[in-house]
Amino acid sequence: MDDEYVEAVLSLVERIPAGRVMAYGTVAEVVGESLARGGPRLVGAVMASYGGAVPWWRVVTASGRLPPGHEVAALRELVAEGCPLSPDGTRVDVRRAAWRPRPTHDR
DNA sequence: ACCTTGACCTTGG
DNA sequence: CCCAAGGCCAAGG
Repeated sequence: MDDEYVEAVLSLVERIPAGRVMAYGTVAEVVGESLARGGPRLVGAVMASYGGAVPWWRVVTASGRLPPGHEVAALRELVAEGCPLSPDGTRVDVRRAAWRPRPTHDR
């Protein structure tokens, strides 16, 4: 696991505003624009090992499902932030909550 | 070096 | 809407 990649992922996750979310795949996509792309699974691996220090609950699956094994804790945080949820309240309404960083217009 | 695993994604049934 | 199958890429045994 490359430290640089880990840092890129974590710093990006930190930028996700409260009440909004990003899918693993989207994170992989954005990070991949500047670094070697790993794919959604690698992002998941990073979050599993190093995600504790950042708002990990704002990263969900593409279908709005919460991280396996952490649904309860994640849901608590998301509700507290007023994140849009699906009718049954067990998943995130990705269509409304999806967030993307503004394009970096450097140089 | 080979095989299995994983906080994934998309498609088809 | 849920489930299974394939594709994906790196880490760990």
